[in-house]
Amino acid sequence: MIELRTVRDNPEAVRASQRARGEDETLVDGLLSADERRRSAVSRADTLRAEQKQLGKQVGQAKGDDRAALLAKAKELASEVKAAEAAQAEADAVFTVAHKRVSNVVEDGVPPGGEDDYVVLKHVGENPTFDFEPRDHLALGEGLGAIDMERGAKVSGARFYFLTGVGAQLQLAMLTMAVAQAAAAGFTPMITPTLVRPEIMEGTGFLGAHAGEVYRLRDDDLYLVGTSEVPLAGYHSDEILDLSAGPIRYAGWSTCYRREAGSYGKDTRGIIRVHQFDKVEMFSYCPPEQAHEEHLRLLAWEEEMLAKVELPYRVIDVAAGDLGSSAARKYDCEAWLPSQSTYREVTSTSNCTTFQARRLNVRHRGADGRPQAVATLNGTLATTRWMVAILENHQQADGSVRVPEALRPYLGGREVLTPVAR
RNA sequence: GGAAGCGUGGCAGAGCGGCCGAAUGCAUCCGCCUUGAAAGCGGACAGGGAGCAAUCCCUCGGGGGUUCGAAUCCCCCCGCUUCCGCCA
Repeated sequence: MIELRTVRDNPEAVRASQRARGEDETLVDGLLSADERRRSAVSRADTLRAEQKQLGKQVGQAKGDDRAALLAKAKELASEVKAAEAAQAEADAVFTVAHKRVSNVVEDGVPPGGEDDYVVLKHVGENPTFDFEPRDHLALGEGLGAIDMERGAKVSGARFYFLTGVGAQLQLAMLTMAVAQAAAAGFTPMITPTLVRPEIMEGTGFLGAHAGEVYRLRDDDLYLVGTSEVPLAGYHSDEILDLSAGPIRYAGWSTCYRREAGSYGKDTRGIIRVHQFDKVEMFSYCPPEQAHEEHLRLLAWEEEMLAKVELPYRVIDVAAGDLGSSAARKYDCEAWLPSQSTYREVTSTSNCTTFQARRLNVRHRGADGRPQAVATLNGTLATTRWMVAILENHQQADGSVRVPEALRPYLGGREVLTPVAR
């Protein structure tokens, strides 16, 4: 939820943000009028409740006829209070709906427009050239005995896979390296639940426009998370944090589940787009005034990981219309995929400012000592999809794959992965 | 899965229908005292909302109910503890 004060003080800025996202700017006016109605309903109910309290005390002390008279009066007042409270509850509900419909206010400088209107901030590394016909990650993975899509489909259906042998080891190595980097940078490593309660999923904003992406277990009223951002954001819900020593940072390792509804026919080959994958995610709780610089730090840590696995990539500044409702700004790193001659997202870091924290009620004490919403930020450190880029960019003519140096210690020193006879 | 008990402020813990947003202790903070500290003494000390302020309203795990009035009685849910059963 966005900060109400911003909407009251500067509705035009919120409208402009809504326009940049391509969302309905009149939602802002709806929110303002719902806010006004709610406030007047609250104050009416407050006044009546105060009267009722006074009267109640008198009833408690009175005797005999006085008491009977007061009781009659109190009964009357009680029904008025009830009515006022019902009105307040309704105004509250209307207000909350209106509040949740307004997306986060985008940061200054976010490119306007939709999915294709991103701005490329920089390119890093050289795209490899091959003096042979490069294979795609699946051909390579099958050759190495690393990926088994067929049996994935047999056991679980389309977009499921087994990582086998060196494939399983490669993923473990990569994610372990990610956790090691994060821990060295001061993150607390976390292995999180992957099933969460509705209010946590709600609070992180994943039940909005993207609700169809989320697996739900109806029998148990739980959701499967699409990222450990969800449990990590919920971790401190309803808490007041001490951020006086700087941001609180977690590196969450979890399996992630996505329904991939509406992506029929897209990326059907290999493990680029799958229903289940593993990911190490950075998550930061930070004072709002430090969120911008924290965001840049998260991006830097992502780039550090990409450098370790020696991938060529570019960084894009995602356009307003492609941000998701929680994010005020989002940077994606996209690695080069030789098989597709294009860049594909391998990391994504969002600054959610106080949007998520308001829903989840995560606060810290500000300069004045009063609790205020914190900012939350997240960013990818490594995912299963990274293996696609690693295999393809480091492939050699014989179908073997060179292991980036930084990764070797996590693979028992192996320098190259070689095809297996099948 | 069955049974019993419990959930109150940072912590411990009283309160069991009105005088309770809540005793007391510990912790914390601010003064005094002290060369400094401890001890001692005095004071402050839950969160949210409205208001310039005085002050007012809401919150005793969450939701609903009974009542003129609920931390206190009833129902549902969540969580914790213990015992029994079952099982990786």
